[in-house]
Amino acid sequence: MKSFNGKILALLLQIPRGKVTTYTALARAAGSPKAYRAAGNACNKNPNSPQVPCHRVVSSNGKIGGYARGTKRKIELLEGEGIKISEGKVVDFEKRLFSFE
DNA sequence: GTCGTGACTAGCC
DNA sequence: CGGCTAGCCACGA
Repeated sequence: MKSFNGKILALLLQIPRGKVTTYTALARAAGSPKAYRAAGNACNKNPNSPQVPCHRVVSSNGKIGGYARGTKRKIELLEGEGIKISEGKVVDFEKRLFSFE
């Protein structure tokens, strides 16, 4: 019995390295396309610990958005996976965007 | 059962 | 282009 929160975390695990997703996509994959806010909550609370790549989640416009441990930290992690960040936004966001199908 | 909160988004000025 | 408001959802107390 996975809560909405649990689904979000599971979806994050599906994201391959070097790719990113949006809160809207997560919410949609979780079953509630309008729950983008709740999706952010799931990561923010992040009951799973750093085992979940919550840093691979960005805003719908490709912006980094935020990060519980600091947006700066999030950028560093993304760059470590090969994703470039410019002015707090993902470079080639559309190309890096991952689909859950 | 009700209220408050949040890593959001879209629209309007 | 920048800032503000309103609407939406799920979870915790």
